[in-house]
Amino acid sequence: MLKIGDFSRLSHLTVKALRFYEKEKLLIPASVDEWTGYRFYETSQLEDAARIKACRQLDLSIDEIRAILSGADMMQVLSDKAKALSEQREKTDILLSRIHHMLEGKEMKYQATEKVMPAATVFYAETVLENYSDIMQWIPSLGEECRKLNPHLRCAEPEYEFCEYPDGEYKEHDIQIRHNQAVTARGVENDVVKFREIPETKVLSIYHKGAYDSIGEAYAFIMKYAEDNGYQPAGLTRECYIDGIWNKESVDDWLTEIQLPVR
Amino acid sequence: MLKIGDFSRLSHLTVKALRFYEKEKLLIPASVDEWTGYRFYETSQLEDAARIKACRQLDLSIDEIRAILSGADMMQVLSDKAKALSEQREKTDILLSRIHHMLEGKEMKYQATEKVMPAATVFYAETVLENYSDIMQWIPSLGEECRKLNPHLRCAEPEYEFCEYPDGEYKEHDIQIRHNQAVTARGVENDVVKFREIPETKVLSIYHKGAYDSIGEAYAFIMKYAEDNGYQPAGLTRECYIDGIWNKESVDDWLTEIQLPVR
DNA sequence: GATAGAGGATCCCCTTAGGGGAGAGTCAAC
DNA sequence: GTTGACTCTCCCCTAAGGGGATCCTCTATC
Repeated sequence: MLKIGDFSRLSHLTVKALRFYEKEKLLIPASVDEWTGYRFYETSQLEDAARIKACRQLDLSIDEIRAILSGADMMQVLSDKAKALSEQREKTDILLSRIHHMLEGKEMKYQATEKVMPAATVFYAETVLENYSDIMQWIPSLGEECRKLNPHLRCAEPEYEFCEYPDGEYKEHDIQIRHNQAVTARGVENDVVKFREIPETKVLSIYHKGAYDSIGEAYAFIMKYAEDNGYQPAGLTRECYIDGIWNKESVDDWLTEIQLPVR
Repeated sequence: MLKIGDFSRLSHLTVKALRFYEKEKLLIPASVDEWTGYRFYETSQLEDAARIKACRQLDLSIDEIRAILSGADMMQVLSDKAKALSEQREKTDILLSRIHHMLEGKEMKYQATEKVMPAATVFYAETVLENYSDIMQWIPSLGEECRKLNPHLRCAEPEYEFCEYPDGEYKEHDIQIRHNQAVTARGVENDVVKFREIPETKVLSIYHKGAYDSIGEAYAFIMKYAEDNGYQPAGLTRECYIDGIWNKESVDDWLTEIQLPVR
């Protein structure tokens, strides 16, 4: 009959752990003094202690160990655990690749995040603009057009409004542009404003601060980031204008989100 | 000015997380209504939110993110994180290798654990025995011999007593055996009983239950286990007799610990 | 027999990054 | 005025024990 301290030294488990295992009904002392509450263990319990310790060293949880001791299929538990560990290893590898990407990139100007944009119904319009600065005249006109056609149509909450550049190539002039805005339902179309559904989309997102003329850096960054981290581009990049000339005096305060759909 | 729910939808952070980040002083709302307690955010804070979210997706802790936002060297933080992740990956790999070893081994009869035995002073004696069953006559005689030489010498607490087989090969007869027992100090020697110091030793430990004639399986297991998991044997295997003929009637209750020193 | 020190007991708080829910107050629309 | 959607604060929960406070028990020594 060993007191808890002796059993602790022999089993190489801390006293705290032994008391915890009793509470969890993993390893019950052979006897407990009714008056003093002292726990007493038998040497034969060292075997159980070793089994528990071995399981903990395999990083099995208390619940898993309890299941095993209750006769669950150890092989099953272990192969489940192996699967979980493999998944964890993959995640760690992905994180490492991202961090190394950032460490090599040197510039922390942009930070990519992954998010999922919900499916939506949008009204959209396309045109070809002489140059970028015409965008902010064009977009408000679309809203009016749409409201004229569909007076009762509402924008979706939260607002989601973005531009795409179907050209695929960068141009300084004659820019083909498509503007999209999420709404609550389809409505009447005409030859300017049409409707379509966009599906739920996983995107890489970065925020670009400042004037639009340096937005190319942001594109460069996000494309390289995607490539380095094993993302497959899956659609046209979306630009969301958050702060701009309409609400910020200083060009340095303009804020644009760039979303790259990925798989 | 966005209410917390709107900001949550735009930033893709939960309301709970936003409140938590305020408590942690990571992301303070641009203003808080003095009377209602409502938090109000500005669109420009989406950028901060995205930065925080990006950091969390790199699995950086709140403390690390706060350090970065306070101007700490992001590169340093990231390379520390990369180091930690690499270490974690190694640990995961080790666990996976152990689990696969167990899954392939099929038999769960033995469970290896790693532990560290403290340094100790031992008295020891060697002899050659006709066969294994003579051990239990021989060992008690050593204790008497030692007490005769050193009446005041005490055994170390916890008791640590083990046998080694310096032969290195398995024999059925003419077994060379060395018995060691940890004591509190050196004492007088004679030609039977001598003293020496043993250093702190990392060992792999398994428990063998039952008669000694099947102990070979335990040895086989522990050696294969060590080999499969990249341990280097670093000394003679130690046998600790925990339960045996002296206190257990049934041979099935005998319990022996086998310790393999490893690097 | 008294006492000191070691070791045992229980109980409470702490760790991460928020999640879940209760109860109460606020805001906008109908 | 009411209803329903939001929002607030406050409390408890996670896994596996660690750290510490306070009180009790055992053993050795004087």
